[in-house]
Amino acid sequence: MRIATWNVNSVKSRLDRLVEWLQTAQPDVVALQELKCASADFPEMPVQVLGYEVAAHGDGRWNGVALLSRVGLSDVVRDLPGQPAYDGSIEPRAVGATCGGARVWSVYVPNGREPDHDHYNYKLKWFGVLRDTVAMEMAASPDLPYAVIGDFNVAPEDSDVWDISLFAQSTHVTPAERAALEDLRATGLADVMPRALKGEPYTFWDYRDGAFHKGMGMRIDLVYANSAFTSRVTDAYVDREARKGTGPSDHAPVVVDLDL
DNA sequence: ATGCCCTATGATATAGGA
Repeated sequence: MRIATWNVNSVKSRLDRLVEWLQTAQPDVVALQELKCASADFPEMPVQVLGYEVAAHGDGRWNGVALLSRVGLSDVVRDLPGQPAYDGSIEPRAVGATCGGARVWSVYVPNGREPDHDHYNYKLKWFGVLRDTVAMEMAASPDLPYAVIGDFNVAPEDSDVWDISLFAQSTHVTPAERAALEDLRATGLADVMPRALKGEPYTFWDYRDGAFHKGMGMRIDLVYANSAFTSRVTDAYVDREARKGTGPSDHAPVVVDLDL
């Protein structure tokens, strides 16, 4: 089975590239983030004709996540149980489903904006609820291959950003955010590290400053999986090709192959 | 030396991204 996660930065704006990528990469399960459209507006037909079932969860201008699967899609859950609100609303940032013998969550963790911003506390609280959800579900089915994949908006290690000295006052690398990741791993998940291509493990490059061509990237799109999942992994890589050319997302897909 | 982006929206600016 081939499973992938990709922050597409608007599924409608990215539709042509998404369809082309599905045809080329041939993933069985795909987690999408930043749909930037309502569930009802998700362009399902172009994806369905390629054989995928769709579980989309979006409410409009921002956020939005989805799971695509051509190996079954059942027990769909939208939002984390007890997911915290921001500014009075539960944002569409998580969708879970069982696909081809694995339980998978597509997550778009809040950005945090600035360390002293309300959004930062929201981010940490959101991670705590994600951890609780993972612990609960894995306790119910300990032998089920299980993976939380998506845009975590945290670089786990200093080597996951191009120049850590530029992140002194920034989110994405603070001890509290990394501790939240560690708490999540402590439920029994491990970071499935993609092969470094061109010596870089990055999954995101800002549109600004020619960041992609200068190697100014970050690894913030992660695959966190339990041992039933990781023991079956045969390969993992970042599809840098998807960041090239005309009209790319600012994130590249992370692809994982496994014997399942 | 400095700035160089992209998306969606009741839009001709703004918020958000990270």
